[in-house]
Amino acid sequence: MRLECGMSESGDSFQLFAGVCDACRATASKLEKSHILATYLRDVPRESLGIAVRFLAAQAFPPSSNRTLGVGGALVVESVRTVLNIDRTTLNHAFRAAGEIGEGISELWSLPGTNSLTLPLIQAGFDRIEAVGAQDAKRAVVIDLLRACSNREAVYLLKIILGDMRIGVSEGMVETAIAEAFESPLTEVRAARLLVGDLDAVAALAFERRLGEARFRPFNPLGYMLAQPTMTAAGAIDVLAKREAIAEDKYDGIRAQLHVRAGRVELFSRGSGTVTGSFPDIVQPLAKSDAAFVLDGEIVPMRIAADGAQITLPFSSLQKRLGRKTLTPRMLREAPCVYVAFDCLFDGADLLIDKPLRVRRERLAAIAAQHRSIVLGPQVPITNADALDAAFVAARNRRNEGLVIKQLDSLYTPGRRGDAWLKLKSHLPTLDVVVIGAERGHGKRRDVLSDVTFAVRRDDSDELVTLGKAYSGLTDVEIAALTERFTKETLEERGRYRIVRPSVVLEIAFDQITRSERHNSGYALRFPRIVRIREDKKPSDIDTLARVEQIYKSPDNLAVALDDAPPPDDVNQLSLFS
DNA sequence: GTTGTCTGCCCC
DNA sequence: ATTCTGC
DNA sequence: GCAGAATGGGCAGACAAC
Repeated sequence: MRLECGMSESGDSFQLFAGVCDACRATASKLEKSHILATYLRDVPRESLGIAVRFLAAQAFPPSSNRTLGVGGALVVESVRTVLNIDRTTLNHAFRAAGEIGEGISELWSLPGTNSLTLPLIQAGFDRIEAVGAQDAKRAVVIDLLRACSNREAVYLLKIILGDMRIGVSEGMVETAIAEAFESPLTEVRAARLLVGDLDAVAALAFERRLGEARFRPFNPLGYMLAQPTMTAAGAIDVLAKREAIAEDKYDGIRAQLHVRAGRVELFSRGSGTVTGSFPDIVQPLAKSDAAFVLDGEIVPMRIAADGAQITLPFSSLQKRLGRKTLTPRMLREAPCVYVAFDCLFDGADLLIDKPLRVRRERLAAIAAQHRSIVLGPQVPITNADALDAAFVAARNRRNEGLVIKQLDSLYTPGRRGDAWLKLKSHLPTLDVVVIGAERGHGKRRDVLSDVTFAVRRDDSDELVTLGKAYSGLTDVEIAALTERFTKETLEERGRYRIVRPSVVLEIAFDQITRSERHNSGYALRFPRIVRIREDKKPSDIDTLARVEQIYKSPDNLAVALDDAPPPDDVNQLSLFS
């Protein structure tokens, strides 16, 4: 391997880091990327190793630290404009051509750089960006850093700030490289990461050949076990192949790990940050507990009737709490949340992930019995397809998405999507829509019109009203063909957006329909995806707004709360403050 | 003071 | 979240 | 089978425009 990085590179120079990234970018081979990274990591000074692995994964801070830069595209663009003293149009053009901001500045960057930036210096800059609150101050720090950057340094500085490397290296590749660099089995590196969380901690252990000593401790979130989707009950039964299993509801909430020990309580969401502050109704009743445990479960907005019956509220009511600075008693009353626990990962001093589910459930039941904000969901044994169907209907009646089916003898395998957990969701009907607008994508899709805006017809008229945008579901070949067609059928260009002649009919699947101001139909789709191009249909054959409204109001659309709700005062005596 | 828009940041 | 693609 | 890349809607908060 050859790295063009100048002569007097010390192991922690940022120029060297940029060179390594470029070398990875230049090859598609994962093995080669690993070699390049491993060679680099072996020579990075010990005190900079943590920063190196973090930056390679485009992380400015350890993910579990809950620290963020608070710098995004706009602020970066303004900083670049100041440093290069160029107009917005030129910049935008470069970004569009490159498909991203980071690589886009490369062709404009003429500064030689001071050849003095090191990994710790960049990290110190990030610390400062976080510490100074105001946007102006953040921008000043970014500008300072940029002025010291050479061309490639600037590119990768921006990529780290924006949190996206796009060189075929992410956390998984970095783990592979750590394993290779320090001659440890990849499985051991992965296992250690699940236990200790952040990459820098894993790298430190690997460096010292102490991966085997990685131990789980509460308040370091474990990885999450994921469920494999299945389309039908019969299919799920087949997969189970007579192994003992239970089904529980699949909730539309926030997957979270609840860590409790010695009066400290944290709720970790899947992004590894904490959402503790948003859910005092869950956390406060636990604050006096002297127990130590870690549970897996879901934060769910829920009404619990006096008889214990559970009705889940729409996800939007939960979302209103996130990121809020102050929560009013009224908000807590109108969208009460509970923690529906479904697994116990740690209890007392015992890590339980290598115990079968039936054992973990016993420990969970004992813990839940003692804490009123920890709720257990209904759980039924699954022996045949009929039992599964019945459970599914019951789950839907509780306003939940469907079921998760779990083998009782399975272990908790974080980060893997295996057969041990299966998810079975119901599906709303699909819609046939027509494309009326298209845009170029980013990155490798920068030259194709991959991003389409689609519409349905307002009833009894020819008017088309937009319902959403979609991108996924089409193959590269299909996108290429559509790009050609949209180019020919462009009616008008409005900046990056082009209005196209309504001609392409798509079948769109989605999870929910919500009311929305974003699109002029007054509705939007949650998780829209393209099922197929309906070559057999003409624009006159598409669905109407009335059809959208009909699906919106159907009982299967979980975005809408049931309106026969009891008054808020009667709700969740269990989980309200006393 | 109110309304509208942009931005970052979460979640799904 | 989902989906496709290359290894 | 895994990892990576590309993309959706929607929220609160900050700030600009009125």
